[in-house]
Amino acid sequence: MTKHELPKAYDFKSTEPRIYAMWEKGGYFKPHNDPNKPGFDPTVKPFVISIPPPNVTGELHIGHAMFVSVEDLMIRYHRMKGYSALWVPGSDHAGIATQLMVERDLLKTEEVTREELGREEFVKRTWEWKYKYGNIITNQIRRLGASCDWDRERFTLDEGLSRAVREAFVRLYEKGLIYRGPRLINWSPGLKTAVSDLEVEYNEEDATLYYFKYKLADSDEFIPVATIRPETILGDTAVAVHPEDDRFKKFIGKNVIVPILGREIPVIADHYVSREFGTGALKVTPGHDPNDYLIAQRHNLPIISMLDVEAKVNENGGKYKGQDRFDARKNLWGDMKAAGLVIKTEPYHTTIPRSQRGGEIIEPMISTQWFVKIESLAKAALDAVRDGRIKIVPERFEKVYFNWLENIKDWCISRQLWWGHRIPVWYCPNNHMTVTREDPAQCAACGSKDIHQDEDVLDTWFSSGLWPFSTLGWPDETPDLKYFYPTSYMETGYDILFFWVARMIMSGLEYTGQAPFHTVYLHGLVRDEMGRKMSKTTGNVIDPITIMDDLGTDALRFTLLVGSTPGNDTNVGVKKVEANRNFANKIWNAGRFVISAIDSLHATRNVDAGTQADTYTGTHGDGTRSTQHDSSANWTLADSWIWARLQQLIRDVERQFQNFQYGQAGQQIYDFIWSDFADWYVEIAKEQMKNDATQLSTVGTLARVFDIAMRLLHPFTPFVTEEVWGHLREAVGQNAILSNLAKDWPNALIVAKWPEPREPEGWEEAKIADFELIQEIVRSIRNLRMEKGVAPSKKIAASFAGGAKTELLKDQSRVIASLAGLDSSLLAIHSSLAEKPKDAATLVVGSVEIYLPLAGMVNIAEEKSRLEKDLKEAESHIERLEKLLSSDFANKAPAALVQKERDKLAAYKDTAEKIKAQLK
RNA sequence: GGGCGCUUAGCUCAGUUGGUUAGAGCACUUCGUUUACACCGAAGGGGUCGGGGGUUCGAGUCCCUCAGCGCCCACCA
Repeated sequence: MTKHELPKAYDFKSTEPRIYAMWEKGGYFKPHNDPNKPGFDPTVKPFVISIPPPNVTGELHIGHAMFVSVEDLMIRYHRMKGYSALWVPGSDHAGIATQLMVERDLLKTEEVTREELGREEFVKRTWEWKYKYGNIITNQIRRLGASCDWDRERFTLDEGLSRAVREAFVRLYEKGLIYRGPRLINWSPGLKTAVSDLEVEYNEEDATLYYFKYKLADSDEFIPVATIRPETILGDTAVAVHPEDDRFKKFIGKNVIVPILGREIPVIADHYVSREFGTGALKVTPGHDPNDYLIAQRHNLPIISMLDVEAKVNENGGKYKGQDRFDARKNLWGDMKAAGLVIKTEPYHTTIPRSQRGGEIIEPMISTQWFVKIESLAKAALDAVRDGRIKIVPERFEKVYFNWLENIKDWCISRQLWWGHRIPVWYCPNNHMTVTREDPAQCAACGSKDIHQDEDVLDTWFSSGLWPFSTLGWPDETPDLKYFYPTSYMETGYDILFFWVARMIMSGLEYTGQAPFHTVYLHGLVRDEMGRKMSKTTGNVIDPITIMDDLGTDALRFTLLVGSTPGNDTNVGVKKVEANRNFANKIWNAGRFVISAIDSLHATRNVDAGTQADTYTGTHGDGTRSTQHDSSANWTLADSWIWARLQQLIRDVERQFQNFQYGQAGQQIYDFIWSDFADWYVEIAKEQMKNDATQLSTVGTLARVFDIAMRLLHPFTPFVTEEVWGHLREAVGQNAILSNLAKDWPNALIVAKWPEPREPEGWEEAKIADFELIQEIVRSIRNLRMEKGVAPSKKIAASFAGGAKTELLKDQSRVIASLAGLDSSLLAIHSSLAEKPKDAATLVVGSVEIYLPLAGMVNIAEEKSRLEKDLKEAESHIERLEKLLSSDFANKAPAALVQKERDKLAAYKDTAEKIKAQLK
């Protein structure tokens, strides 16, 4: 028989890669019920999560660690529960981000621009980049313990997914839900592409408000106008005033002269203009302002674009042509000043639109782009959440979701980029458009062979919107799609609720007729320990890789999972992770103790064979009990208590999981393992194991409770639990007496059965209450010893006396005695009833009196004042409870609750009486 | 301008249908190196749950209101 020698400290560094390789090699990440394999059972329930695909060129940050932790927990839990669990991994081509990265790299290493390289070559280089670096992020996700089915890994630009994108586009086009045309869109001059409304961020910034004169064409009068962007004067096509504004009424219908350019434009009346705001008159630049664009449509004004794709002034800007927008602003203003058209400038605080990507100021521009008519899609997506087909956790985000979809505008899906899904539209010289699923050889309308494809690519989110079903084979009716779709949970950060989640819902409903998932779980953002957003410039980034190197993956995962609440941001500091590294070590050592207990059991029994039952049949492998607690005469109070607590824990954890309260669940498991199991049960077990009568049941209980605790904890901290459980399994399996216990245990914890909650058995509550009394007694004895400064090594006898509860102590005297022997803060305790010894300190806990002969240390006066203090406390409780029980509480509160308070009152009264007797 | 969140121990945070004397980690004080663990154990100190009002037998929890902080959405030059 091999003894199990395990190192004192948990070595996560060597364990984690080994365990992950074992899982992957063992095929545990694959759904156990696979529709592509023989023996498939369609009645087995699947549980499916599509990973939020990280950017293929990205590197792991704490946000990834967060979603991987949560999703892996969800997957592992359902896998253990018997679902055919599938977590589909993959990555996103991330159009703009990737293109920028490759562009920057090319410029640095080869000093060549993307334009110089040409489209075809650039795309080729980007693919090379993808092959070279694309697995960095997925390997980092592996390090987090992600139990994804890597054989099903997908990439948004894969052939299959590209086909899905194409199918989706063509379908929408055929339904008339996609159109192309010139519209005012958000233009990013640096990236030289259109971006969607969502990709524009509005920041409060300091700016300047420029006041100037719009001179009348036929008089010397002028209309004062203010603007933040004077250069847009070059594109003005009207000046608008409020129709009832007495100051400007007289000018309506007349013309004013555009400064410097000298064009004449009309003065129009529109209710949009606010009389109170600014000068009360508004310059109208329909080509570069969304409001002005609407005004222009109402008044049939011409629309002038005065900027090119790089936001330089174009030919419509007269002498300013070729100047950058900000240079033009300065120069034009200077010229206007010289011409006496300037009134004043003043500092102004306003919202400036900036590109989410590049950070530069977005310019509204007229441009021909592709759009999705969103109204019908949005309506369907709204309904799916309204009628409960999709539930959002936490619920408050449903309101946010509704609000966004109710006010949504058509989605600009074309981007002037090279890296992405090219728009599947071909043009011929006759201006026909051919939109087909397969690349056409000729124009569908006129047959012209002289066709060329649209230069633009699709918004990245167009393809990621298809992710839940495109990754399963859509548009083909694959076995995967049939079985695994719709998926189960969509877990992601609330920051991409609109970008991604809403679009997946719209797409899923539109293309598959089904909601792509039934639950949306949103986690919060991870911030630093001071609640600040992590950013490279602030230097407060917590790198998950470093954390995993230093403290282990389990510690990181547990930190992210516990102490955070759905939808709320969470602050993470290294201190917290350290605490959880300690927890991993605690688990390891508790496991070591259990294993050594098992090994020692074997050794002892061999010597003493025959005097005891030599097999242990206390339980089934999944933690269900085959024998009644009470029939096992050898069970001590502590055994019963820890078992009852465990059952309680299983019930609580199950409830928390159903309510998505993962943090709470984790916290409770932590408390159980550390406080109940390690601090109390293990310490008691040490003593119980010395006794032949209790050794077997104690070791059995240690093994069973620890086994189940590891199962509960596994979704949180998969590595350490897998590792230590593996050792446990081996130890139990090799043990002649206990091996029966592990006969149903699988080869790895990852696929072990989840402990199912059972209805509380009648005895549980009472045993817990009894043990809590013992704990209280022990604590007060320890407390007294501390107070008296009794050396921890000094053993003292104790006697107990008291009322009905004393029976408990009599029965469980061995528990007390056991504590006495080994606990440094406790002492030898004789549990026999006794008269109060001379020169003893007295404690009253509940109805129990405890005498501690502390010869020489007991000071009568001190003793008296301590007892008086205790009495005072008891009396204050009595007063409070009597008041409570004489109030309406007694009539209106639930009977059980009232009874509980009555019991408490009785106990305090008893305590008070006992103390009074002592004081006499 | 709308909407949402947060405000609980020195710090970072839990606290799910309202129900004991409000919890954890870290930090702090005292004691301890007992053969699972010093990445440890024991005993402590520390909170009028942001302010005010209300509903209720009972409020950290529900309602109203005020204040501070943060976030999201929104076309006021």
